[in-house]
Amino acid sequence: MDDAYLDAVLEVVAAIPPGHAMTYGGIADVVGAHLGQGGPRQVGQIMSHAGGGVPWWRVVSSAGSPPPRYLSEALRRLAAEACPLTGDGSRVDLRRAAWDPPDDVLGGPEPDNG
DNA sequence: ACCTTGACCTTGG
DNA sequence: CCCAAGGCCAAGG
Repeated sequence: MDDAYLDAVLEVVAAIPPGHAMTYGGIADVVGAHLGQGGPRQVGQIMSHAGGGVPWWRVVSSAGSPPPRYLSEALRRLAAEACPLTGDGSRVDLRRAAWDPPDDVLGGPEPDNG
């Protein structure tokens, strides 16, 4: 686990817009395609260390289910930004919330400060 | 070097 | 989607 991977994951997660969500595999695929390493497990492993610095609630499993540990809190945040949930309201409807990051999210042209 | 743990994914029923 | 079994990748003891 290099810091480059850590930064890349957090970068993508931070790029997820409100009302949308991404899967661990999706993030791992984007970051993996950029650095050529890592997997869905590594993304989750990082997320656990991430903290509140990133919109972790917009990151869900392939089933659209957020971490049971903060399930209640995640659902509240998701509902707060009008994220498309399932009938149960206990999961994210990836059929609508599924979002894919642009190709310039990682090595993209940063707006920088000046 | 071996086993276990972890905010997982895929395949098959 | 749910359950069950196998795979994948990396870190810790």
